[in-house]
Formats: sequence, structure tokens, C-alpha cells
Amino acid sequence: MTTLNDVAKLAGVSTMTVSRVINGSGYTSPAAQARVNQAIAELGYMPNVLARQLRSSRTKTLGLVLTDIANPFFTTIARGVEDAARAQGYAVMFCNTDESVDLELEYVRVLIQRRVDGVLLVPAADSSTSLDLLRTHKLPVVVLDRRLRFGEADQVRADSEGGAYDAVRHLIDLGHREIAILVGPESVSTSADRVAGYRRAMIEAGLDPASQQIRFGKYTEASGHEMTCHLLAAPTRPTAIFAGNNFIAFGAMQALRESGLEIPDDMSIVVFDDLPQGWIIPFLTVIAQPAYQIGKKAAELMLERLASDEPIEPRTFVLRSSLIVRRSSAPPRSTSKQPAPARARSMENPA
Amino acid sequence: MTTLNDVAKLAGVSTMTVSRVINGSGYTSPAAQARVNQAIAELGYMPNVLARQLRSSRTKTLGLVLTDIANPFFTTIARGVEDAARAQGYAVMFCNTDESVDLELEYVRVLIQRRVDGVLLVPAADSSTSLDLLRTHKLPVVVLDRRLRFGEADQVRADSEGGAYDAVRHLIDLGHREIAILVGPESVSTSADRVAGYRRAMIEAGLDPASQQIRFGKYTEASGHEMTCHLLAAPTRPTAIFAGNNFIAFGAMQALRESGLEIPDDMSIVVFDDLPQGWIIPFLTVIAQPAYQIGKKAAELMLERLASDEPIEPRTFVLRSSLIVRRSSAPPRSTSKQPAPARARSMENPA
DNA sequence: CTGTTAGCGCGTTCAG
DNA sequence: CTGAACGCGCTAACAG
Repeated sequence: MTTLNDVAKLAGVSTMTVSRVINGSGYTSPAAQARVNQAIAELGYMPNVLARQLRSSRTKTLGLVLTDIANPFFTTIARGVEDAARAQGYAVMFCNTDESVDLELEYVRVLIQRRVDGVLLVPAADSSTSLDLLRTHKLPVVVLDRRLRFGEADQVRADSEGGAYDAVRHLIDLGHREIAILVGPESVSTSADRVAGYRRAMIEAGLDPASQQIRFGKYTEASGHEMTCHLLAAPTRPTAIFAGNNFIAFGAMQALRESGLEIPDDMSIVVFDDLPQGWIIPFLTVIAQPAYQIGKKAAELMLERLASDEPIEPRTFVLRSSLIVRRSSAPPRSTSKQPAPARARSMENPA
Repeated sequence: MTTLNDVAKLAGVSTMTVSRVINGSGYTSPAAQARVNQAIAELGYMPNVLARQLRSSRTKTLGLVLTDIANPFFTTIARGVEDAARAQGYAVMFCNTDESVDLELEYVRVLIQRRVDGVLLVPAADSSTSLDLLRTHKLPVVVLDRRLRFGEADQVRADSEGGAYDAVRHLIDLGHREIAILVGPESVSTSADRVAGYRRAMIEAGLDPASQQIRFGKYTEASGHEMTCHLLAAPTRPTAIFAGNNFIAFGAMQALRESGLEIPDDMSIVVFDDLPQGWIIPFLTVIAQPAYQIGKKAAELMLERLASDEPIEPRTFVLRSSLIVRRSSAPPRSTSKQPAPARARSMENPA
């Protein structure tokens, strides 16, 4: 590996002059600059960022800890983070926790040891240990997608409560009265918030949430499948399902297929989470979250904090999510009493 | 930040003893170990990996440069890489080139400057500059998904030629005679190989590839849409489309919908690339690539090379891809002359 | 078994 | 405008 020293020797100057030329800091004579630049080109020299980082104790690297990068929602968030980070010369390290607190903690340790400048975190169920550790080491944190019960940190997420309200309201407007909701772990805020929005819509419509099927599981296809099977085995079958995320919806659809039930004829389905345009025959009625914006905004908050000299008060951004009506939701077959038209709040393909 | 020195002072030993305890290298007395460990716990000390890296000039970090992490094929590869890397204490830095040679080069520069130990690369169209740069800096490279025309490096990819042959053979067996193929850039090996497999199957069946529609574009939805529109506007319309990847297929399906054409009644479609189980109503007949295995194998080759003292000859692994017959392919409507049954080579849901 | 010395490659500080 | 000295935090190579 060629070093600053090699360049300095070849150019016949000191290492400091080379350093100054590279970083454009301080004063250097045009003559020196030319010689240095030529030496750099000749040697194919590339600065050792490691040494620079050790010296400055800033790595220009962010850690992004999320539950599953295979989920397009998080993939899109990741792109938002990366684009915003790269724009300011930051790199990103990705970590998949698979919703495991232990893995999360392990990754947080790795990120601390690698001295990232900040961590963007989608906290698993109970991430207090990770967050404590990060606070101890004075690393700034931005919490993504989920609400934080305790502690202070910047937070960016979509409006789960409002989105769920819109989704359920849509189903009620279509005439549904028996509406099941399938969400992830009760301890994850998105689950709780989506159930809260569900409850609000039901109560507002004079329906009793207590008589409905509200199920907590995991945000996975397998869990969605299992919960739906239980749902269908129960004595009173709902006419509509509100799935807490896209994976749960996939599992639910699989279970419905196995039972020979058609969507939306036998069962309407509305999903929290959209898929990228074109990934599926436009079919699912969804609550679309601004995933890219969530990632971008989170990275920007972090970078702003890192760039600021004065401490910044923790900020929380709740981005709007929007109902997109497609073909998976329709009035219930038997009881088409109130054929109130669905009120789409967004275009099919927003620009 | 607490340092080795702080720990050493608190434990009343030298920094070297602390270092030895932490790394389990050399001899240390149990008494010293105990005192050091207690001091570490007391201070919440975490080693500064940066300094360690600077000293040892090994970062235990791999760079993964791919074209688009939004593509589930690459997402799955990324998981394979990450899992294999983490198993040996390596971290991974992800970079999205969006198929741009310039971005690729920029990222490769970043990775070199950050002194990653090796680079896993899905080369964009003509990546010789990036590869040259990597070779100059003596960084080991594993090339993923695509074939390398020149230069030597480890390579891991799926069998594009054989997979394409199987796909087209399947369509021919169904009775199709007019089969279009839509692929990515001609300069990308997967495009060329898939066309080669296509040609072999056609010729073997006594059909003339030259009379068929063979189109090169990009591996994107927009390109798939555009190519399909051209396809449909041509005087002779094929009865089947072989789409070079999933995004091209999405664009094609969109174009078919716009033209009011039904799949598979009016047009059969077979796709190179599967989606993760459950992401779509099981519908598309596909050539499934072992994406996770590709990523895992590539990372393992790299780690093996990094761990080895002696130089290792470049190795190439071509993994089998497999036909999964679903509902998007059927005999052509008009000319159901040879209703030869499709020979599925894989179960619908392989375990 | 333990400590001392030296230096990884760079940038800050302060003299020239 | 330029250079010399020093240290970021850690570990390899020697002593002891």
C-alpha cells in the first residue's frame, strides 16, 4: 500500500504538504500542488481512511439496524438512508436482526466497536438494552418505523394509528361489520398503534371491538398463515381481514386459497404496507407508507445532528400514510346492506 | 471514550496485558485476567476496532457492490453474503450501482479507501476499470451473478444458459412456435447467456431463432414495458414471452394488461428469476435461481481466500437454476397442435 | 507470565 | 507557505 509518505518522497515535499493538497486545507503553492498531484497519479495513491478516522475519531459511517432487509418496506427505507448518507459522503453498514433482541444487541456492539458516528435503528420488541448501550457510548440514535416508549431519540415513522383507521373505515364503508385484524407482536408499537386505529374506527361506527377477532402474532408470512387458519376455524367468520403488514397478508392469502375462499368475493383484505409499483398485479388494497421518505428523513436528522455543534432536542416525525383502493376489498357478499361507495383518498398510481 | 489505557490503569497492569486478555493471545495469569475483566465491565469498555485495523491492516469488512438492492434477487444474495460473513466476524458494506459504471467505480474507490479486505461485485456492463483498480490495489474479488470476459477472479453465478434452455424448451413443449425473448443489456453476460440458451432450444426444436423477436434492453420494469409494447406493435405477434428477469416481466405484464391481453390465454410468459415464496399469488412460471446460495458461496470463497496463506487459483461455480411451472404458461390458444405435457423439473414449493 | 518500545497512516499544533 | 514533532488506540516484537 502506498502511503502519504511515499507520495511525499516522490514529490520531494513533506507529508504535511501532501496532506494539505489532498484535503484542500491550509495554504500550498501551486508548484507544490502540481508535483504532489502528479506523484499521487503516478503511484495510484488512495488515502487510508482508517488512519484518518482514527485521528479524527469520526468514521463518516452510519449503522442501519433493521429487522429484515428482505422486506421491501425496509429495503426501500434502506435506499432512502443510503442515498441521503452518500450525498454527504457517509457510508452505511446494514444489520438484519430478524426481530431478535439478542442479534440486535450483538450488532449494536459491533457498530460501537467499529465506531460508527450514529445508529439508525428499527427497534425489536424490547430494545432497551441496545438503546441503553448506545446512550452510554454517547452515540446519536434515530429510531425508525416504531415508537419509543422510554428514552429520548429522534424518531421517524408513518402514522400507524391513522392509517389503520382509514383502512378499517374503508371496510366499514363497504358494509363490513365483522372485521378481523392480524398484526405483529403486541410489544411492537406498530402493532399496538394499528390496533388502536382499528378500535377507533370500529367504535366510531358503533361496532364493538371486543366482539371482534384481534390477533397478535409476528410480522411474517408463516404467522399470517397461522392466524388466518385460526380465524377461519372460529365459529363466526369475519367478512374482511385487515393485515398488519405485507408478509402477514401473503400468509393470509395463502390460507384463504387453501380454504378455497376467493378475494374479494368471500373475504375482503386490506393491507398495511404497499409493495413497490409493479411487483404484483395491482390487486391489494393497501395503506401505503412513505418508506423511502422515512429512510431519507431519518438519515437527514442524523446527519444534521452530527453536523451541529450545539445539542439538538429530540425530534419526532410522523409521516402520513395513505389508503390506496384496489381490487382486494369489496362489499361483503351476503350482507350488501350499505353499499356506501369507498372513498379513495389517493390515486391508484400517485406520481 | 474509554481506551485500553484506562482499563490498564484501573486494573493496575500494562496495556499489553489488557490486550492479551481481550484477544486471548499469549499468556496471562488468571489473577490478571480477573482484574482486567472486572475493569472492562466497570468501565463498559469496548475495543476501538479502528485502531486494531490500522495496526493489523485488516478490517474484517467486505464490500458488496450490486446493481440494485431493491431487486429481491439481489436482496436474497445480500442476505446470503451477510450471514456467511457474520459467521466469521466480518461486516459487509453494501453499495448500489444502479447498473452505472461510474457509480460502480466511485463505490470501488470508497471501498478501497476504507480498506475493505475484499470486494464481492456484480459487475455493471463494462467494469474493467473497476476490476483493474481492484487488481492494482491487490484486493481479492469475487464476481457474482455475471460472467467475466477477461481477467481472473472467483466467480459464482447461476446457470443462465441452461435455465433459459429449460424455459424455452418448456414453452416449445407446450406448443409455442413464436417465442419472444426480452433481456437486459447485450453487454451483460446474463443477457447473452440467456439468449444463447434460448437459441439452443429453438434450433434443437427445428425453429429458426433469426425469425424470432430477440430484444435487448435493461433489466427494469420500464424497459420490459417498452420492449413488450414494441413486440405487440410488430406485424407477427408471438404467443409466448420469455422475460429475462422479474422486473422485465412486471413491465411486460403491465403492457399486456394495457392491451387487454390475458395471461396465459392470449400470451404465455416465463420468467428468469423467482420471487420469494408468497410474494405474489403463485402464478408466474419461472426459472428459479439459488440466490441465497450464490451470496453464501461467494462470501465463503472470499473468506477462504482471505484466510489462506498460499495463493489460490481462481475458481468458478455455476449453480443450477430450476424450472418451476405455474399458471402463466399454457398451450397457445389458436394452435394447440402439440399439447405435449409440460415437464416440471421441480416441485411448486421446493423444501 | 508481564512490561517496554515502536509504529500502523494520518492530521493537528506550532515553529519556522 | 512549509516542515517537525506528536498522538489517535492498539498490537508485534522484543526484552525481562
